[in-house]
Amino acid sequence: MDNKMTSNSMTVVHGGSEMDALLRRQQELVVQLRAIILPALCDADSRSADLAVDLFDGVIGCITGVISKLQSITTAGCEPAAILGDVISNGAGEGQEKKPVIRNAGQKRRRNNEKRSRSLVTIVPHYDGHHWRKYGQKNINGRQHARTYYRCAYTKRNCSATKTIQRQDHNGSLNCEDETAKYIVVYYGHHSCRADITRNVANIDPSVDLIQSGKMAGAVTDFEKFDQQDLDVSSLIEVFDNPELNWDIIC
DNA sequence: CGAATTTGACCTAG
DNA sequence: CTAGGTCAAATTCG
Repeated sequence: MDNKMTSNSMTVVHGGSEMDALLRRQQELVVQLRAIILPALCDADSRSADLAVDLFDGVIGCITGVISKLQSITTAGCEPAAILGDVISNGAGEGQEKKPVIRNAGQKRRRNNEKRSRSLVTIVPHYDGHHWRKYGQKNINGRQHARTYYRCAYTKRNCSATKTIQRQDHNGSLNCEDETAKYIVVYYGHHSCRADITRNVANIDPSVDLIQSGKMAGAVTDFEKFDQQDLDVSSLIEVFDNPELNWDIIC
């Protein structure tokens, strides 16, 4: 009886981690597909670009949700989910049933996790269809790389979306990390600016609004300085086509 | 010269 | 008290 239970949970765990790997691969591919498509769309039709951002966000959100569910299943069975803990999560996931946070409006405070929308791992952390402005950088305990804090550049439009980018630590002493560096991007809040952008985009230089120039990459700090040329499709395809390059599972 | 980034100080949750 | 998130003055960039 116990054996049956054990083998069942093992099946769940193993299947779960495989599925998780596939889902994350899928998520990463979608992210990168977005990075390819959005710049092109911005040139051609910014309304479509805006819609595409929505759609991509939706797809990524769905994948994240599934990963999260999967994670909770595997957590029940074994530990591996803990490995994912700080990598992939969403607002409902992560088992963060902490006490409700009492807040004083308008004051600086630690971010409320309930605001977290989703996180993902990508090698193109800046190309997500939004214009971000860096507002801080912090060395995080036990991390090899500083975490950088961005908020939507359209704060004047009451957009409160923020994100953090943390370059993933490199365990061990492998080199060649620069080309395959991954970043953990965590998004908080929602873009309330998008409607405005859509409405006004015809009057605004698209290079200001969406991905378009190196500037869109916004605050590029210790990350590679992405230029438009750097995001050239062929090089991204190279990345896709190289199975050994970067698609190893985080855990 | 205006916009964006850097960076140290400040604030708060735990 | 510590760690993480934000502010804001100073600096850099286009």
